[in-house]
Amino acid sequence: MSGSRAAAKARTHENLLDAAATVFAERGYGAASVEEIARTAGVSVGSVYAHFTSKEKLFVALMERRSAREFATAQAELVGGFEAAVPALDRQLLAEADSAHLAELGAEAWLHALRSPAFGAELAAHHRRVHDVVTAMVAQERERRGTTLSMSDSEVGTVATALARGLVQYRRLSPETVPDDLFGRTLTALLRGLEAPPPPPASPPASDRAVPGSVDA
Amino acid sequence: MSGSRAAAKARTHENLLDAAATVFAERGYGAASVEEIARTAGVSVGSVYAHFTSKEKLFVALMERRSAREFATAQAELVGGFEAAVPALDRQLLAEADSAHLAELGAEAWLHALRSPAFGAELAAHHRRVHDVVTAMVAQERERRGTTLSMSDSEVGTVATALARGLVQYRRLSPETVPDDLFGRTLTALLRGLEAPPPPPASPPASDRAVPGSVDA
DNA sequence: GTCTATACCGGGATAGAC
DNA sequence: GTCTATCCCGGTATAGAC
Repeated sequence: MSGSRAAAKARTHENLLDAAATVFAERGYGAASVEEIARTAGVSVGSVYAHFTSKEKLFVALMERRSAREFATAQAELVGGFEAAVPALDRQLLAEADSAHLAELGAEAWLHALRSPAFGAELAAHHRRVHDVVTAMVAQERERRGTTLSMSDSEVGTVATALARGLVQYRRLSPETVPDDLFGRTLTALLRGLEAPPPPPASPPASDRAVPGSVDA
Repeated sequence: MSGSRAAAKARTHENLLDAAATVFAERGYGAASVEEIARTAGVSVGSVYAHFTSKEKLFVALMERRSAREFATAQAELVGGFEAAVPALDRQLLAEADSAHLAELGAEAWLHALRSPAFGAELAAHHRRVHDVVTAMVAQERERRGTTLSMSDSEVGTVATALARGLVQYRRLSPETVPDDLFGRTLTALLRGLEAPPPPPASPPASDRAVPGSVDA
């Protein structure tokens, strides 16, 4: 029946994306070959081009699937509020850093975004969506505590996502330098430091810049 | 005279590394061609192979020069202590994020390190050297303040370097999301949050938390 | 939609003259 | 050490049968 044919097609489609994830991650975009992707997926080169018009389109399709999954994960983890989310965030960071391919694909995506303006806009939009979710969690936690932070919610969101990215990369290269719970401990300490009222300018014109209740973004 | 010949050779050598930086950054390691590197440097392909035995060796040589410069910069900026270093760190982060090629080369280096164990060991060693300098600065600042931190100096160093890396990448893709002084403000707040003594489990003397959940470190 | 076969091109690396 | 010319392989993409 046509249903099984459609299912077979969809299966090949997913297999190709899985194979592309493996090969792009292991070889890098430029050095990855369509032939190896086809072989990994168990199909021929011709089949790849029946599903994707070019190597670049295949890469972009893979990245879109990856972004969708990443966003879904982020949303699912942050609904419970900050304190509940901290262990989940630590686990998520470990999963990405210790995965065989996730961190590499992230770097490949970033590099490709810098080289292809169209894809760059897509990746920036994805970052913004994730960032908005993180920012909302920060705002929620700030309101729950009933305090003000010397940094906007949006800025805290940027710092948190950037830190996660950096820690993943360091841990991937030198796992022993990034303890399992370093991310969560840092976020906790950072919130405490932002929450504490700035030290009163004792004698000199200190470089304190804390503005309680600063703007959002 | 032989001196001028040696100087010419050295000039070509440096030109090749500069050209390699440009082309590897713009195309990526896999897609970069030795022919384009030669053309950018104003020499022939044959000359490239007279200086470097392979494309990969050329890449590694470029990365070694880059590591050496990065380490020298890090050392120079951190000798003055934390407070003096904060603006310099912000400037350095902006320079890397807004440079045409530095951030890309960093990502290419990281990816190559994951794919080549020998180079991976080299890059990890470089990270460790930079990390040691940062950690020393953290220790110095901690001692200057005469306080204790709820995180080891080394961990703070890891967090600081990872955060810098992440912020560079976010700013390169979406400059408006990373203010010029975000890195320095975050470091300052983080130290403040780490410095604050963890709330005693029994009854906090001066701390007023209207919410049952306590912050763990 | 999947296969085999192939057109077509570009890149890494080398040879040998100067 | 630098050049030109070339070898040779492997890659993207397509054609056409089933």
